This record gives sequence, C-alpha cells and structure tokens, in this order.
Amino acid sequence: MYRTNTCGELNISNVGKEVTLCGWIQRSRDLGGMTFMDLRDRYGITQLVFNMETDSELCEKARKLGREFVIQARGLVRERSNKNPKLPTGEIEIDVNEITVLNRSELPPFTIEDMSDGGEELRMKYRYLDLRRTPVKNAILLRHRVAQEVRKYMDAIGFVEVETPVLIKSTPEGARDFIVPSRMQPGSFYALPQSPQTLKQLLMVAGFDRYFQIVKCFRDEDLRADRQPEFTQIDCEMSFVERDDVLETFEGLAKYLFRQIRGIDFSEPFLRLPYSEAMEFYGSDKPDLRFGMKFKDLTEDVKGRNFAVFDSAEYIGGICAKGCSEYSRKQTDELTEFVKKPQIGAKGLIYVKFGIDGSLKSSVDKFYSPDDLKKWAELMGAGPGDLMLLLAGEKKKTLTALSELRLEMGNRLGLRNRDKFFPLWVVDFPLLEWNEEEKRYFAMHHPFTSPVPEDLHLMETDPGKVRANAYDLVINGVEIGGGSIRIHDSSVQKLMFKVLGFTEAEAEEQFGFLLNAFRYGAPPHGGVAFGFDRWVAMFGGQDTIRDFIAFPKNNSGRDVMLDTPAPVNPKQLNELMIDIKKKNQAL
RNA sequence: GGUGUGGUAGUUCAGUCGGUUAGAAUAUCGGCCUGUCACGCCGAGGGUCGCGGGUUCGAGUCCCGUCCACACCGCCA
Repeated sequence: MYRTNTCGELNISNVGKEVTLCGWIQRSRDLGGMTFMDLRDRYGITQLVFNMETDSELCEKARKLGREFVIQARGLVRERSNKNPKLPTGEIEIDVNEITVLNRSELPPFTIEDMSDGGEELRMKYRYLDLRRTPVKNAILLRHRVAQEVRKYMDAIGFVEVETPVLIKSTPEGARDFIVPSRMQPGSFYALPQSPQTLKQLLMVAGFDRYFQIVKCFRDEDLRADRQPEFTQIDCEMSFVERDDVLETFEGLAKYLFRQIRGIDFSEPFLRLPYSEAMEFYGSDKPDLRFGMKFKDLTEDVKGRNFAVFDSAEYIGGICAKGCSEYSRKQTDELTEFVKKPQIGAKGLIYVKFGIDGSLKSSVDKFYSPDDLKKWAELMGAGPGDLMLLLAGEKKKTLTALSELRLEMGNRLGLRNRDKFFPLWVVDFPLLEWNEEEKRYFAMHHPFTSPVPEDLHLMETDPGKVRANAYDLVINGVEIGGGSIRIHDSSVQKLMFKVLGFTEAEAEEQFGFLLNAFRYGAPPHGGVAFGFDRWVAMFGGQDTIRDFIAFPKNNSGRDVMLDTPAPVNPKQLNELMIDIKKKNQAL
C-alpha cells in the first residue's frame, strides 16, 4: 500500500496517528537545523518536517529533493506549534521518519503555484503540469461536478443517455465539417458531427421519447476565447411536446444546476423575450440583462434641426448612463474612439450631459436648444447626473454598435458582476436569413426547425417574415444553448428545402435518411442543446472556456502539447489514395 | 482572409532620442540559519534580444518581409 491518507484530509483529530502520504513536493523551506516541506496531491497540501537533531541523515536526504519530485513519506501526525490558518491541514504536520523517492522530476518550466509565473503558451505546452495548479485543477473538477449533476437530473426526469456515432455524414448547411477519409472506400469521407442533430431526431422516430447526451461536437471554424473546434454539448430531444414543454423542462435543469453548483435559487420563471424585442431594445439576440440601459428609439423625435447626421439617418437610438454626467472630455473621447473602432464601425458618438444642477450640455449644442435636449431626456428617462449617448445611421448597424456601447458602459459602471446571473429565453427567432452573396435564404437555426404555425402560410410568399419555433437560453450576454420544435411533417420539410433552394434530388441525397425515417411515423418532437463548456466556464466565473477543458487547442486550432495537426506518413496517405497539393499550387 | 497587441535570462517583464559591459524580479545552484509556510540573509551562474534581409560608423531600438502567441472582426445553421 502506497499511502494511508491523502494530503488534504488530516487535521487536529488525527494527532498521534502514524500515516504514509504520497505526493509531489510543492516547495521546501530549509532553515538549516530543520526543513519544512509542502507535500501536494489532488486533495491538498500537508507540511512535512525534518529535524537535524532527531535524524540528521534523513534531514540531509530531504533537503536535497527538488520541486515536483514524487515521494512517499511515513511519520507521525503532530500538532503544530505555529499553525497556518490558510491551510485546511494547517493545524498539523507530519514528523517524518522515513522517506522514499518514487520518482525524480526535472525542474518544471514554470512554477506550479496558484499564481504561476508561466505564460499561456508555455502552460499549454506543458498542460499536464498546468493541471497540477489549483485553479486549473478546480476548473476540471467543477466540470466533472456539473456533468454529474446534469446526468442526475436528466435521469431523474426520464431522459435516456444514448451515444451517437462520431463518424457520420457531411452536410452542406451550417459550419465547415471536419472530414475523415475512408480507407475501404477511397475517395469517400466521413464527417465529424457539428451536433448529433439528425441522429437525435431519428431516436425520436425510434420512440425513445426523451434522449440526452453529453457529447463532443466538431466545427472547423476559427477559434475564440469561447470557441474550440471540438467542444461539448448537453444534447437533448423529447417527443410529444410543444415549445413551452421544452422550455419548462430545461428551465428546470438550469435552475437545478444553479442551485447545486452555485447555491442560487431562481424562484421566478425565466423571462421570455421575443427576438424582435431583443434586437430593438438591446441590439443583440443575446442581451446581457444584468443591467438595464435599454435603447430608446429617437428617430422620429430628433430630426428637422438641420443636423445632417440625424436628418439622413435611418435610425437614431440612445442609451442613458446613470450617474455619468461628470464624464470628462477625455472619457467622452474614449467612448467616441470606442464606437469608431472598425469592429464596431459607428461614424461618431453624440452625447448629452445632464448636469446635477439641471444644466444640459451636448456635443450638438449648435443644432439643439436646451428645450430640445430636455425633451430627449424625458424620452430617455434621463435625469440630473445622467449621461445620454446617441448613435445614428443605418438601422441594423447602429443597433449593433449601440449594443457594444451598452456593454462597454456596463463594464465601466461595474454592472456586469460575475456573481450575478440573469438567464432568459430569447424566442421567436426568424426562421430564415437572406444571404446577399449567394442570393438565397439560409436557415437561421438549421433546416429542421419548424416555423411557428401561424406563419406557415408566409413560407412561399414572404419567407423572411416567418418566425421559427426556436429559442435560445441566454445568460449574462452569453448564448448558453438553443433549440427548436422540429419539423415532423414531410410536406413542411419539403417546403423548407424548397425555400432553401434545394432540389428534391439534393434534399434526398443529403438528408434522405431523415426524410425516409419521417415516412414511418415521426412523432412531434423538439429539443435543445447547451454549450457545456460555456456553461461550466460561466459557473466558474470566466469568459474563456479553455481552462475548463483538460487539453484545449490554441487560437490557431493547434494542440501545442501533442504538436498537432501534423503531417502523416506517406504510406498512410497512399492507403487512403490521397495526394497532398503543394502550398499555393493552383487548383 | 482582416485589424490590433506582443515576442529580450528557465520564467514574467523593463530597456529613454539608435550609442560604453542588455537590467529587475522570480526560479536555479552554492554558503549561513531550529518554527517556516511567498521563510530570511550573503554570493554565483544564466542572453542566437523570434527568424531573414535592409538602413547606419553603430540596431534589442528604425524600415521591409516572415513565423509564432493572444484578443477581436469576418466565419461559427
């Protein structure tokens, strides 16, 4: 037996016990006559003591051991004379009488401490060392905890976890597929699932009624702090349900997780915000509602004073930043620079300072009288001490820019507290989105999303107006999940493909397996998929999902630890009958 | 594909207007130290300034190219 206890569990009640511990040497403090050593494992840190007077040979041996050596130490649990309140084991120490080096370690390239000196890249290259650090380790443990709670809850309400294949079929819509060449059928390829969407629908046809899976999905698109090429979804589907059944079921899951993981109770039902309102009032389909600062449309109220920017604008909107009337010129200039950044793309920013003394001062005083500005303030609900910020221009772009400005002001005013959560459902998304480049409609969600029944008649006459029976769960401005009621009627599905510009032959070739299945009694069904990594990261109070994935990819989709993607042996390529074109070689 | 920021000791960074031997902290190694817990004190070693080219009497510093990392835009049904 290697050990009797872990490094995190001994306390004052164990004094006098003989124990054997195993772990990594975190750090040692050599005081000459005695040496203290912190021994670390997954469970915690326990202090070992070696004394020159009691056993000089052992003490000499101990002081020669380096960082991250793996050792086994046997000794007596002893109450400390100087206690360390910062450690759970801080009241005791081990008076060691025997030590075994289980393995030596080279000097690690960065310090294995909570606040490591290592940079991101280095930590990723030596991820197995990074994972020894408490914050990273805790992130992985949190992930485990959430996964277990999801399984517990879903099982309790009758959902069956079914594994779906990873080698499936490429489909044209949506993200770029990762593809896998077939050896047995050279020239043919599998694709990795962007989501098990069609498979879970087939499980509904099969009658499983309630399915879920915590499942890897793959999308070959550029990465972000919250986007990895392989990521994990909580994928769910249920039969004989309408939208509200789905929302209630998974609102239950969300509430359960918030309670179990963060100890937060949501007694009220989640807000259900139509997509059109989300866009109109927050400029985003995933609004952060931890704070207000709702947009006010001023388009019809501020024109006609010869201010060309406003008079020519399709849309003029503003937000009111409470208590910011004392912003300096420098601060308003910063905000102007912010909205003019290419990523945001506004042409300029108009501001009105409503002084605490009731005075009104704006960047457009040349065009507007104090009475005009007073009217704006009334419309926007601004009072003394507030700052009004206005943007004008093309409607869609201006709403987006105003959304960025709103989030920036939320940050500046400290309104985006990581310990506060505001979940909501965004509902009634448009079914279709016009793509100007390809001159055709694309499914906003995916081609199996059903239209809301009242809009069905518009499918052929005005497809852009059709609302989808789709919904997203949004928390703190992050899209945590989304889903829809699916099309289970083959005539509606045919119509959908028609609007998307698929010929019957194309639809048959790409989705024949699904259309076929629907001929044999498909139940009405719908579901949802949650971004597991994002949700865990949110519970952990982070914007980046990387630390919540044991072995993540870097910004360029590279695993710097495995050093992959990498070339393969020519023999393997030959077997697959694949030729690699030279870089820049013309097609 | 695009924009921005960065790349200097094992590590994290500083390095002024282009000018003497490129610094600090930390880590490492050696010495001292019996109650430390970010131990302390003394000392030492440690550099292809990402790579390639150019300008210059002289380049870590300026210019061009390139590679890499991070953040964002496009993209991500």
